Amino acid sequence: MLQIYNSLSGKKEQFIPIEPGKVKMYVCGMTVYDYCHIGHARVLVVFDVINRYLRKLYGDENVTYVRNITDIDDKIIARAIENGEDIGTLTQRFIDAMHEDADALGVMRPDIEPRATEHMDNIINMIQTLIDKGMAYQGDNGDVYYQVSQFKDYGKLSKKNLEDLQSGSRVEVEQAKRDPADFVLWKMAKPGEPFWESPWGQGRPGWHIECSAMSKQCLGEHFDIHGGGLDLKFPHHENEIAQSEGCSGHKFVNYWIHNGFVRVDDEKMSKSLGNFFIIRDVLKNYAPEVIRYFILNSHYRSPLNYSDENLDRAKASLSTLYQSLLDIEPADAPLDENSDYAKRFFQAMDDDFNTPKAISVLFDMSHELNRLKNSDKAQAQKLAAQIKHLAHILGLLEKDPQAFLQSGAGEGGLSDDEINDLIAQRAQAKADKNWAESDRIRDVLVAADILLEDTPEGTRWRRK
RNA sequence: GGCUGGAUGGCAGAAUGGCUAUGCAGCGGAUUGCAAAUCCGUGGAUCUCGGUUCGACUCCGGGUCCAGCCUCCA
Repeated sequence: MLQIYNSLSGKKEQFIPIEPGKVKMYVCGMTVYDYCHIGHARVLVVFDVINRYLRKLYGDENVTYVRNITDIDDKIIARAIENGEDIGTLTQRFIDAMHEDADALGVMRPDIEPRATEHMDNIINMIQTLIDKGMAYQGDNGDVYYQVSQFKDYGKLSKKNLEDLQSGSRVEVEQAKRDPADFVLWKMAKPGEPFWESPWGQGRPGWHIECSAMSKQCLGEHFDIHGGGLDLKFPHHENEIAQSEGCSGHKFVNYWIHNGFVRVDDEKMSKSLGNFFIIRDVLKNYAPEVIRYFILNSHYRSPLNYSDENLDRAKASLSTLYQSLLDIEPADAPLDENSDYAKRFFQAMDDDFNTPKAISVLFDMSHELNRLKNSDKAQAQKLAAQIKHLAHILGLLEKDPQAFLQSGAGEGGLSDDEINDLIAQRAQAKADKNWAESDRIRDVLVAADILLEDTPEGTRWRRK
């Protein structure tokens, strides 16, 4: 039975879908004005695995995964002006880049990927409903605000109350607001800014209302899972609840899932701190699955410390798994869900997506596979197939083992041909029992981060 | 100031009221021309102080330290 830690209640709860057998999940995606960094990679990968696992449990056709794109907001406008670039061109450029990065990381595309600018009617309707219900008002400056005091449950997700918020407020209070905690639903356009027509004048939506409108449109007023990074819990998700429940008058989301931060030197990786690493830069030095392994080797709610050392370690660990799959053709067999390994794997995943524990099962399988390879080829092939099936749920071990182990040719490094050439020379030296020469060649390769393994079938190589 | 969450071996990182996590690194052995890979074996941990208990790393309370949120942020 799947248990999910629900940020709303602060405990693990049994997952029961609203509509039996069907799951609806919405995850806050990117605001597209820059390249995605490793923090974004974590959201992409974590919810990709949750999506994969839900599909495994409920069937592909019974899971609807929505991940939105925010393609209009202040930062986008600012960046477009800064670049002297048209907003549409800017956002499309970074949407394409995001897709490239996500695809590279083996992240499955969501079923629906709504964009804020394509949901303007829904956004405006929702704001109008809130005004009609007396939960929103237009300020003197023309902006429309949500009146937080009208929503009695405000703060239930982030466990904050209005008094605490006000006393700790670090923001300058906008004069037009009736209460400092009120937040903007519709913002008037300044001269030169992009705008949409609305009953309140030309303007654009606030960030929070976009997600309320898009999730309602794609999944309805009440759905199962809403996810995102921990930093969205407040105010973004809190405000979504206020808007959506204020509008519908009933519960918005049953399970809230928040993933932890990526840290650098024990500090949150973020754009404001400037300590972020762009996915595409990291991909120059590390294979995509190494990044996935690195992310999934910690529980999704724990902090994740980014460092080259940790990525190197991830690579070494993943290589060990791949190593066991070398020289073995996995049997053409489906996943045996009754095997002890599969049961342990599913048990781990059922326990709030405990991927580190699930990975440890893969290692146990890998060790048995190594033993089996020399004793029982047929059994080994069956086991290899099982490993691949389970790893697939995590999006790992999807590559050809040899290709993975030999990947990573950096600039200035030896080419595959040069390596094979040196190995041939060394084979001759070995045949001549000229150990000094064969060791010299091996040292040359090691210096270039090429590791050799002599096997009965010949010499094999991989990149460190 | 208010509110969250966390502190596990050299490092990364799970679990658990008494029983091997796992990985990387280390050590011993097998194997190898020597290595590597692999196999077999092995050392090493639960921030601190109290309490509950036959027994706590695990539950409770105090403390210390760390991170996050209260502004945009995945």
